[in-house]
Amino acid sequence: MILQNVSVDCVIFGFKNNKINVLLWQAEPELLEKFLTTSKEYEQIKIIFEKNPALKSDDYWGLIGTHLPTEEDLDGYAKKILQTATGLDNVYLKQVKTFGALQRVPHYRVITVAYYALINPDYHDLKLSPLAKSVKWFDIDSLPNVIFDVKDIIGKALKKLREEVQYHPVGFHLLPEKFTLTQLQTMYEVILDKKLDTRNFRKKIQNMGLLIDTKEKQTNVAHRAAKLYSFDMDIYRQLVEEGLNFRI
Amino acid sequence: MILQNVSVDCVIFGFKNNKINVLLWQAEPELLEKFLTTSKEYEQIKIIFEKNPALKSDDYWGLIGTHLPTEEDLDGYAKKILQTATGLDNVYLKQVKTFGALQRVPHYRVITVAYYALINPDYHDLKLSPLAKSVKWFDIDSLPNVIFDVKDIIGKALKKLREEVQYHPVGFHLLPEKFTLTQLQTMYEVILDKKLDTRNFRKKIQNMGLLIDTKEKQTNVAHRAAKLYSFDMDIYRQLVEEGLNFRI
DNA sequence: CCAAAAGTGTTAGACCTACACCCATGA
DNA sequence: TCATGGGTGTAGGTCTAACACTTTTGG
Repeated sequence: MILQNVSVDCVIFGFKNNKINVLLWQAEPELLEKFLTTSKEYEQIKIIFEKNPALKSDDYWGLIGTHLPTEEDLDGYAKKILQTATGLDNVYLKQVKTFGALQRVPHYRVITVAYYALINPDYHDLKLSPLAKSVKWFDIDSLPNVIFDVKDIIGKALKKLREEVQYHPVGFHLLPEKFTLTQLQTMYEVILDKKLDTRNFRKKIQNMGLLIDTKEKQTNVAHRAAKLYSFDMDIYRQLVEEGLNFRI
Repeated sequence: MILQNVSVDCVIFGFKNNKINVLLWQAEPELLEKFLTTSKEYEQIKIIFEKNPALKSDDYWGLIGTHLPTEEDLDGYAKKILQTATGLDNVYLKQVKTFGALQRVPHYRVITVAYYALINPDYHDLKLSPLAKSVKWFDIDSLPNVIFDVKDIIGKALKKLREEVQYHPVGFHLLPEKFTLTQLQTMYEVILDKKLDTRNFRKKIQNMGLLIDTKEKQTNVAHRAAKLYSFDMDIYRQLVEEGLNFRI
């Protein structure tokens, strides 16, 4: 059984080509149709799909999420959605807020609890949901057409990420296990949408004691090879515990 | 019509006797009973009240809130709840998060969208809901027994307030229109739960340009009368706009 | 004149910002 | 040897933290 009026959506952020990306999907109309007509609990919800042609169109994309099952814990279910889409456990996942404006989904009343997740897109293959035609990363600055208030939800999630990143060393989740300081800096620049001073950035980040020098270097780069760092999970957890601040 | 599985609860904070207080209520069992049995849409929800005797007991208190009507906007409805309880419009109101653990309300599945509000308790009389036996302020450090996961909700709201207060000049909402710097400082000390240095506090707060000297003073105090200040709404709004930081 | 809270400045250290050049690598 | 990005230190200004005494008022 599902809660007819509650859905859970995940804004999945990844860092690709030095841009923040979001994972969006499109349904396969026939499969969706079939699913909706054969599933009793989606009977009433069918109207959303009938009345909103964008949902079946190639031009519109949506967030990954579904209605909340009665027997699922809210946070736990967000995790499951993520697991299903990315194959990943142990992802950084945070509730953004709940969207409950009256006409946010035309012709049907749903409130949507939005979460955001941070993952490193290089690490895992995307899994197509059985109902999906495609799943795709989009640069946050050139989003496609999106259904409903998805743009608003992504915007709020991004805002939350920007706040969060200033006080928690959250950004690490977006990078590969071993990364260069330049990558780290670029990530912060992209998230915060401002240039940072390289020398000051390095001083600050290194003073946190969060970085482990892996003693490795980049290879096959046409310039001086950068050192690779990983980050110290224990100190990370300790810092999170203490509710540090981390203004860059 | 109401959404059977969605409720909206307000954690209403006030500042009384140099303590943070929360507004809680108790239902009048007979009236509640009658309401539930005569109201069709609460038919299914009755089970919550039947299976949870604490709801009818004198010893247990709850947050102010109800199920979300189908035709009500989420944020708007939180405002209405507040209006009904306190008679106040234009209250500082912020969504905290949505609680959706499985057994948070025994024998029924509800997710609760929690808001917190800041008001100055001296300014308005509490209005009893028609179903209420009593409504009362409780010092946050000596809460009574509360139903369900209300303690958790209050805790999370308080945490959010503590975060919020460090980056937005939010605390003003808790004070009377004209206040002394000592009152302001005490408020911050209580919210942040730590002592602040008076001289440093005054320097900092006065440098923000947010305070208006009303040229008035306390009267009838057995010590040097303190200046009364009010705060400059225009600058306040401007600062909020700019997303300032306000670490005390 | 006493009790009680209001009000006020300075200094040392920490932190932040701005800024420019040499280094290592592969092509 | 060139192009590309990696890597480094210092000085000036701002912000923060610590700290103690005098003033005003009513009783």
